[in-house]
Amino acid sequence: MATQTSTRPPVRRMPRDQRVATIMQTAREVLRERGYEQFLTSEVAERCGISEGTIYKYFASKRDLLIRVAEAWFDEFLAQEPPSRQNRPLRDRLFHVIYASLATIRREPALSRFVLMDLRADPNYRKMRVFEQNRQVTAYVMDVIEEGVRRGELRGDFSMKLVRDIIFGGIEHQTWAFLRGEGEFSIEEAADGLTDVVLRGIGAHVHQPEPIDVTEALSRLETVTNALQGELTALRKS
Amino acid sequence: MATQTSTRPPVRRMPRDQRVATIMQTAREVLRERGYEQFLTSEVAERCGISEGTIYKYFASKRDLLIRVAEAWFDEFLAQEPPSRQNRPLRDRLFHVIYASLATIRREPALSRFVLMDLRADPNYRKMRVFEQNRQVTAYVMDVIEEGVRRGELRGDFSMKLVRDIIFGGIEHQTWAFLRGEGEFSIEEAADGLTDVVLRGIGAHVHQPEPIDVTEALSRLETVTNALQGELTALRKS
Amino acid sequence: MATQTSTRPPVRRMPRDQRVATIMQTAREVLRERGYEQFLTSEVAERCGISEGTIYKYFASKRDLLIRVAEAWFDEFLAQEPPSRQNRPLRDRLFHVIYASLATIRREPALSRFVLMDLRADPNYRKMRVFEQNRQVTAYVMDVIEEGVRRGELRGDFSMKLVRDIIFGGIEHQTWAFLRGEGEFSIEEAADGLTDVVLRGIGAHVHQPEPIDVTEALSRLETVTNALQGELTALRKS
Amino acid sequence: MATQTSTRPPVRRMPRDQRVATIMQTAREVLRERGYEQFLTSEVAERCGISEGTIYKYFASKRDLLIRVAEAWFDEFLAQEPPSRQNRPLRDRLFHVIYASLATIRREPALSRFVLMDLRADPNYRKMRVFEQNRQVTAYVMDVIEEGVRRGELRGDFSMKLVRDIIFGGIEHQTWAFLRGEGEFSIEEAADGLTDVVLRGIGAHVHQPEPIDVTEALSRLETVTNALQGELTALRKS
DNA sequence: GATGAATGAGAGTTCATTCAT
DNA sequence: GATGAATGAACTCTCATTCAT
Repeated sequence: MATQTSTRPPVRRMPRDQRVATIMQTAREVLRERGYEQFLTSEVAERCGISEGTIYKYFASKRDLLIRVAEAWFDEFLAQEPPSRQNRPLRDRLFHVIYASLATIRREPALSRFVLMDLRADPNYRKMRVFEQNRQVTAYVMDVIEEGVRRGELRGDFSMKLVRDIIFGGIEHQTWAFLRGEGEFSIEEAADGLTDVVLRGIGAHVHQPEPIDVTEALSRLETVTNALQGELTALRKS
Repeated sequence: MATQTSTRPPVRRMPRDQRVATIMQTAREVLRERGYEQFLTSEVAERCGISEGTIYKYFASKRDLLIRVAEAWFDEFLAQEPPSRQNRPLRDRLFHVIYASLATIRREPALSRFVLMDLRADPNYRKMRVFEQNRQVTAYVMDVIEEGVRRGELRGDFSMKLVRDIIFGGIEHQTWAFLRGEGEFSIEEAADGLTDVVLRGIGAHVHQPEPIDVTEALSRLETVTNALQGELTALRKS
Repeated sequence: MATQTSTRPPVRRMPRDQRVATIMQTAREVLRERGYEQFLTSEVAERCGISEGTIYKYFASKRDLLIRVAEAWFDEFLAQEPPSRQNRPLRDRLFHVIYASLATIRREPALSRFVLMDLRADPNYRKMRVFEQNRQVTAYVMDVIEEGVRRGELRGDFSMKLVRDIIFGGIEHQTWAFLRGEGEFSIEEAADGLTDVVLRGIGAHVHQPEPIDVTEALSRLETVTNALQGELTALRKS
Repeated sequence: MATQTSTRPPVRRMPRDQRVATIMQTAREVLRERGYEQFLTSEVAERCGISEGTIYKYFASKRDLLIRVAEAWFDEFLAQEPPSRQNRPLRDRLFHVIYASLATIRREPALSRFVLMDLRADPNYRKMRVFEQNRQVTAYVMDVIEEGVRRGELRGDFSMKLVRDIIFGGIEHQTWAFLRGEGEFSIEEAADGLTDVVLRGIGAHVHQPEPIDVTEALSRLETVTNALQGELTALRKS
């Protein structure tokens, strides 16, 4: 039972930092393979070739370990050079975050799910570092969009939250669909499509005199035209 | 008149269907209140006033019970009269599904999460009835959009899956943000915004002659029709 | 390992009350033999021939089980006919409680210690049934003493708490000394001695004209007598 | 002047005796604050700024450490000058031990409990130094009492052990009641009361002609002496 | 002399599930 | 049809103690 991954009995006595790193690395693998609910500290220990007690020397609890893993993951994400600084066109900048997010979530779906579904629901979420880290990602997207609005390239009449939800909801949904094996999936294409739809969706010049008026006007026109037609028919018959 | 033999709790001996219905109804409540991970079969039994063993008379396992609950929930959703059949305008039809989905997910977040996150990941997902049911919802959206494409109202150069993911991803993300207490949330407004962004995002002729022209054209038409009406009135009077 | 006490695989499927009784009985034995800190639920289960899970069906926790055991023990104690009602002489009544307490504590030292040292320190102690039960024992002693005071047989100028502490402190200390194997120990003699010392210690008629007066009187007498003696001597010499 | 090589925590390399003293001192504090069952060697190490391993360099086990702490505590107690040597009256001497014991137990309840409840139950207790130390305390009390008996001030028909148990049982019970927050507590008053009850309880001549007789006798004597004095005065005057 | 990484045995507890009645 | 007593495997977490460095 328990098919060992390469990392077997990796010597004994490891300096603290290295041990911590090993455990976190292994925990990430286990999480990736098993998912949150099947994540066992015992499996992490076994794969590391250490006792469970050792894990608890460095991490206060299973959840704490997972949170630390999540933070490290976010750190990696944030460490990626914000590709297109300032001057790059709006689309490039948006595309980049979406692309990076898609790639990250797809690479660590269990971790994503843990952060997105479990951690976020935690009453202390807002006090966690992941909260702050997540904000940074969101903030970047918001910044890009707000700048677009300021420049007149984007419409400002949509709730930022709505836009954020569409972007990240779309990202997550797409990743999960893929993970369930629903067809192939090119991160590039997906990011491209999502960027396009969103940008077009909140693109400028769509501000027209209220769409509602159109509908009402159409209804009225329809009524009027029908009436006219009826009358004309009647007239003709007479 | 004495039908109770003293120390008898609620009821006993219920016809199979009724018993099944009671259990499912209760399971849904428990799921709603506790969430998936805190869902206990013992609590369902207790609230039903039956023993845990009885549940296993009717359901093979806890998961089976929950799947049946999910199916029933989907049935309810699908039973809602597809509000605006055929002739209704594209936007109305899309708005309606989005609105209904948002409302449904928000009403049963734990159930949604169970279906969306747990069930979908099940290797047998594609053989389940929920899979088929989910397809129906998706299919409706697809239909609406494809018709839009056929009519030239929508662009056909986007992956249907992308669109679906944006729509449902947006719906889910928005609901969960709300459930975490991130600000108020009007289903109507959310559905409105989401519909707008999506429709605009995949709408045809968006860069084109400017929608404003439509309004102008309408204005002109209105003017003309009004003029016609005036003439007719004059004609009749004469 | 684990030398089985007679009570081995005592059939399966026992009515609830009987099972609860069996567990409590066994828990008491284990507590008696091992003491509180070595008390293992696993040992209780093993001796009962059941699984540990079964214990947790009936008791919320190890501590809960032990509290219930303590309550039952107190119940037994309180069920003992309050030996000498009303009319019996003061000494008989006091002797009886002391004797019964000594016998009870000696029979279940671990249980006593659990109640006396662990439970009493519990922040919720005052809300527990054992608190109330303990009060009944103490109250009986207090009653006896207060009646003695009313009848003028006992002095009322001692704190009730002091008296209670002497009585129960003496009882406990004596039992524990015995349990450590410090010499033989006759409950009867011990109760007798304790009763005597206490009764004498707070016995009446010590109120006399104030001991100080005696001293003063003595001083005066001494002075006077010395004077007299001197005078008499002088008289004789003359 | 720079004696610290930068990143160096507290101190290092302490002479053996000093290190041992530091550890014991700290252990005592931890025991006082946490109680026996919550006493952690790790906390001692942490507070000392040393590693857990170091503790085991000097002490064979946690229990050994605690025993040494208890011994030191007893040494302190015994070092207190037996206040009232020889000639002091019986009551003073008894009062003094009771007072000192009450004060000591109250100051270190966890330590007391450890000695009184855990150590005393140890099969090796009689071979420990604490046993001998405890005997010294007890012996002092015994001495005082035996001298009282010799002098005829106390009755000799009570078991010394009984007396000892009443005294120390009363002391402990009183302290613990206080520690549980059962009302205020003046060591002085408590010691006073306890001394009184005990002394009276085992005081000599208690069965005798009733103390009242003394008073009466005194009164009579006084009357007689006064009469004599009156006569003498009359005689002298004549 | 001191460290601190590592242990390991096992504690209490949980809960979906079974099955004799 | 219903019960409910019983399970048992598995979980997370604890901490005194050891020993290579």
